[in-house]
Amino acid sequence: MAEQSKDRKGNNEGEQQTTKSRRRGDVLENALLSAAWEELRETGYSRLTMEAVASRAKTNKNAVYRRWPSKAELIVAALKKHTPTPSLEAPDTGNLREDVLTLLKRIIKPMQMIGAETIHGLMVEYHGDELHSKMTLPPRSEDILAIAMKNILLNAERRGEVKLEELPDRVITLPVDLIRFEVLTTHTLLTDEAVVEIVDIIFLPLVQKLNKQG
Amino acid sequence: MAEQSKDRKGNNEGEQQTTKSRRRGDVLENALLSAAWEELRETGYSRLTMEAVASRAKTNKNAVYRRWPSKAELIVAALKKHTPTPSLEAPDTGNLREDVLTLLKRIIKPMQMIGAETIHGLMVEYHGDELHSKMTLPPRSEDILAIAMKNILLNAERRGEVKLEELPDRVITLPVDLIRFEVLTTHTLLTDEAVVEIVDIIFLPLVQKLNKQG
DNA sequence: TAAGATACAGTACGTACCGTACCTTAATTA
DNA sequence: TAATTAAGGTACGGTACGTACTGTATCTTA
Repeated sequence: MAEQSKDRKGNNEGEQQTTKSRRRGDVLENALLSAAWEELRETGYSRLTMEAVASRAKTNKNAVYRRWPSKAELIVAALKKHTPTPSLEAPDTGNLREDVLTLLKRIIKPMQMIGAETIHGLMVEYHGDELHSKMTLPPRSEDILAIAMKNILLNAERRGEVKLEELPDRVITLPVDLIRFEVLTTHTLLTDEAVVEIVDIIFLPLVQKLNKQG
Repeated sequence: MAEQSKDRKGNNEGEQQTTKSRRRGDVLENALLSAAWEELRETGYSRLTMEAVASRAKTNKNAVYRRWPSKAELIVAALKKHTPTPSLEAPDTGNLREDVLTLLKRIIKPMQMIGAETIHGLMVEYHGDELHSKMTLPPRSEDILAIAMKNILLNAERRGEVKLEELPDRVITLPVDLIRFEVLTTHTLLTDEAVVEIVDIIFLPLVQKLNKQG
């Protein structure tokens, strides 16, 4: 984002803006992203307007369009800045169940913060664009969450808990896919209990079954 | 939809409209729904406008707004009219695998016809409204596809293929949920092979496993 | 069959938001 | 200090929304 901010003093230290001076560069950019984030939380994606974001940031649309060409890209930038990026390192607690639960619980938080409406809205706006592939899931083999799951399973295999070659990609991504589905289609919050259910009554039994029969 | 058409001659017989007379009631309504359907296919949900629908139906927005208060409700009505409603009767081929495959293949077609962009668009527009629950999935126990799956499994239980009480709702809806997820997140078409995969490497192994351990 | 009600066709309007263009001026850089 | 950059401010043309108001074809009913 913000290709313009290449060579600029990152003067972010002036938190309290007493002088009525003109904000520039990163300061203004952060103000815009914060405004976008707040607008998103208060009015939701579909009702959020570029004008409202600009005016909340006490500037005008130019400052927004100079940086992001569309609402979708603005919001993606705001999400990157204002939602935690969970670590996708394999937890390695020495136990497959715990490892998977740990990963899933980690990734739930940012998903909840973003929310279904925003995800749906982004999917719609990207449709038809060349940007479409940025929102649509990549092939399972390239999906970063699939890779994280695979790393966990590699550790489990090292411990003799699973035989990885018996597990099709579809099974490996199953817990993650179910959580994504749940976030997209349920209006109630995704609880830790639901995550435990997915692992205990679907993923682990399936992994055990495939290990035996393989 | 169309609360106004309570007591009216359903004069749908005049297919070929030679007289330049004024269309009314169901004739006009069908013309509007067809126009909406065609616009949807040609321009997609997000770019479809009420004005374009009206003008394609050779009338004006009033005729549209008189019947459907929003684009979302218009489109839902158009989908009801122009996509097949698959039978949700349990197939009962005498074999669990075939029954499930038959059901899933049946429900795929209308999902494909509707398409991900429209579903996402509808989800966005319904958000915040009281209509939200119409688009969001109901609790598993009330989901019509879950009930269809349950009927299939009841037949299988009668044949001794499964023990239904061992199967949590989450498992029963699993194939259907995965298909819904696939339609929502994949841009490529959902193939019959993917359906077979879901059944053969996820659902059936899981059902077998839960039967044994239960 | 005439009177009355209905709802379609046509038009126009105010509003909202889009994305862009232009100008002035503050801040940064050379 | 001069030149350059990017901010703030404003205004514009364009699209689509949703509503209101006209006149009239059609249906209903008495």
